[in-house]
Parts: sequence; structure tokens; C-alpha cells
Amino acid sequence: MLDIKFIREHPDEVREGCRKKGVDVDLDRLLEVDEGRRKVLMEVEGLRSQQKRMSKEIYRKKGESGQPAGIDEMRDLKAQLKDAEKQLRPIEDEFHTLMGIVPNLPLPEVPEGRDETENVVVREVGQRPTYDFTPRDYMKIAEGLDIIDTKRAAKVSGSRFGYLKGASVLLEFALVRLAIDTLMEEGFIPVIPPVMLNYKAMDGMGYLTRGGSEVYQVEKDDLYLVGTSEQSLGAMHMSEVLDQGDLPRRYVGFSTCFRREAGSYGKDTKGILRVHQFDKVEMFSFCEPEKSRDEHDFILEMEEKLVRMLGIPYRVVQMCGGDLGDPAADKRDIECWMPGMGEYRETHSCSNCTDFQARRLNVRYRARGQGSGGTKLRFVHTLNGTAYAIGRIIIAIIENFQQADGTVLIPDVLKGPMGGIERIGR
RNA sequence: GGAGGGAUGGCCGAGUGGAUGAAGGCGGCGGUCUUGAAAACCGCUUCUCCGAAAGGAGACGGGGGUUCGAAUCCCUCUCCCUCCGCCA
Repeated sequence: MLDIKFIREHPDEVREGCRKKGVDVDLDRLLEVDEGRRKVLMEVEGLRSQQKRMSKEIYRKKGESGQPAGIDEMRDLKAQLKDAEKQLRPIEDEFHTLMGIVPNLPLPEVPEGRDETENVVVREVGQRPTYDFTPRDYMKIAEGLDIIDTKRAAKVSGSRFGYLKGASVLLEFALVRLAIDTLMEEGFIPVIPPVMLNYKAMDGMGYLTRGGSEVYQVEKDDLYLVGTSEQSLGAMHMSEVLDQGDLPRRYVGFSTCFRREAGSYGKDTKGILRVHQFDKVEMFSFCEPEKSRDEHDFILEMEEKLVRMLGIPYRVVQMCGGDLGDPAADKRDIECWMPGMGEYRETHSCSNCTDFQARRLNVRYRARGQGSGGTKLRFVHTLNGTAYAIGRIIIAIIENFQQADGTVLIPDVLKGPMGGIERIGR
């Protein structure tokens, strides 16, 4: 959610931001409704003011001569007030609906562009491995090693599911532990959050407006399955006031993620690259507004560190305006090199959502002012970033460290947590 | 699933129809004292919306009702807690 005052005072900036994101919002209608709303609001408040005054008058004169005067007029006034309030309601409803569909504005430095084809590669890091054989696709290797089984998953669940088995399970736990240990050293608080959220929390994170079809809903209980623990981590401090001294407040969450993948029919249908259910370690940060750009850099730095630790070559990609979701003001991805596929594939993503989610969720902090003024409430900024999306990192490990004989070498940092084994074989 | 209790400011907690936006405490901010700090003492401190301002309105979990007037009475929904049952 944006600030209506900001929209009112900078309509062109908002229009420009929506254009850059490629989102069509009827701003003129919003401004018109806002104006009407304020007019009716003033009327209602005027009537209420009058009612209050008269009511006090009646109270003051109570003791005097029997039935107090003015009660009949009050009944009239009340009817009038009810009328005005009834008029206000649909206006308020439309106002909130329109406010809800205005996306966050992209930061000025976000490049122009319609979709992912116009994202900008910022840098490439690491040496791509060379092979004296033709590198295979990860699923071929994984099936050979019997560590990923999508066929049986299809039998019991449908397409876009998978069983991780044997060494891939150990790999998952090792990765989770590595991510949590690494991030705890940086002050992140580890969290295992709920994977089901109520409407208020899910809507507050801004993923039901556009992209709502991605979300699984448990209708009977009116709950939503998270697509990422970002959603439950961000909503954790809903309606709270944080202390300035506690910022930035950084969490590392581990959870299963659920995505309907509606609209991606035919895309990445094989294997576990794009599935309905996967596990992910995720970073989330609440910080002061002035510091969110730095915090964004910091989260990207953590992501790169985690990828470098594994020794996987990658590139950093700056999202263009058209490829940002509703809540993001800025977003950068990491794409890992996948030798089997012969291309870079997205494994990480970090976004600065500025105060967009904080406004919707009402997450504020008490800012210490100098002098006698004391303190002031302000909205925090929220940021999120992938630590490890387990499935995709397993893919990257298999593809990058595959051997001619179909085995996979284990990155040094993972050997210990995997019980000292050097490679995955049969 | 059954029975009961509860939801008030940043937090705890009083308040059962009228000047209460809300006692008291904690916390926070400022000050006195001190070499400095702590303690003690004094003062200030709810938030949101409308308005250029003066000022006005709203908010005691959400929604509705009764009343001239509701934190306070009634209805309803949600959430939390306790006990019993079931259960990983």
C-alpha cells in the first residue's frame, strides 16, 4: 500500500511508477474517489460534532424541569447522520479496493523493461567448470543415483512433485544447516514459521492482489499455504511497534513452500526445478527506511557468499521494472550456472519492498527524536532474500560437480555435515 | 469436540451509561543531583484520519443494535486462555 497523501501530492510519480512496472491502475478514478470520500467524511464528522455538542447540552440541563428539551431534534440529527454514513460506506469500500491494487513504486535506479528478457546482468562470478565429457542434465544423474524420484511422486501427488531420497536428503539437511549457521553468525535469528496463514497476513504481504492464483488455499479453514517463508516471517510483526534499537531485525527462516504454478504449464515440466512443493531457507529483514538500500546490498552479499561457499559459478541479475512483483521496489536475482542445461537458472532472489508491506501489515517502529519531542512512529522497510532454495541448489550441485562415471562430488563445506562422504555414488 | 474465562495505550493494568482519550505502574524522552554512571526525585509521553490553519472526527478485538449519549448494556463473529476429551 502506498500513502494516499503521497499519491494525492505526486500523482505523476505514481503514474510513472505504474507504467514502469507495466501495471494498469485507474489513478484518476482513485483520486476522484478520494476527493469524494473526504467531502462526505467532512459532512459526517460535522454532524457527529453537532450531535456530541447537543448531547452534552442535554446532560448539563438534566436536573431542570422534567423532560429535557432537544431530544426530538436529536432524533432527526441521528437519522441524518445515519444517512450520511450510509453514503460513505460504498465510497470507503471502493477507495480501499483501489488503494489495494496500486503496486509499490520501483526505485528510480531500476532499469526500464517489459519482462525478464530485459533484465540486466550485473556481473558474473566464478569459473565455469570444464568437462572432458558431455555434461548431463541433473535428472539423468539423479535418476542414475536414485536420489530424486518424480515418477512415483506423479503417481501419488501429480505432476510437479518429487521424492528426495538417500544422499539428496542428506544434502538438504547439510545445506539448511550451513545456511543457518552462516547467517546466525551475521546476527540472523533462526525461525521455523507456520506454513499456513490467515487471510489478513497473506493479503498484508501483498501476494493475493496480483499473483493470487499462485497461492494454495485451504478453503474449509480459510487458510493459505505460504509460497515462501517470507510471507510468514514478514507477517510475524503485523500490528506491532518495534524498537528502533532492535533494527535491523534479521530472521532466517526455514520452511516448505507451496506454489500452484498456474500459468507455467509446459514450462520446466521435467524434474524438480519447478515444483508445487519445495523447501527453502529464507532471509527477512525489518529495517529503518534510510537504510533499506544498504540492507538490500547486504542481503545480496549474503546470498553471493552462500553460493560462493559451494563453489558454484553464478551471475547477478538486476530486475527491470516490468519484472518486479507488486510489493517490490527493487529486486535482484542470482542465477547459477547449470552445465547440464548449458544456461544460467534462477536460484536466488532478493527484494526491497520499502514500506509497502509494512503499511499493509502496520509494522512500525518508534523512532527516537532529539530534544523534547521524544518519539515518533514510522513504518519500517522490509526486505527478503533467498539463502538456499534447496531443490534448485541441489540441481546446481549435481550439474556442476558431476563426474564422467555418473557420480557427484560433494562441495567441501558440505562434507562434514554429510557425515564425511566425498561423493554421491551408487 | 464439551464447559468456562478473557480481549483496554509501546507493555502491564484500572475502569459497568454522561466532562474518561481513558487511573496507576513499567518503558521511553527531558531535567535535578553526580567526576561519570546507577539510584532517588521532578516534568513530559496514545494513535489514526480530515483540515492551509483554527479546529474537528474516530479508535477500548471486528461488525451490528439499544440510547439524546456506549469502553461500560444487547446480538454476532474472530482470536486467546483454563479445565475435560482426543491426538503427533
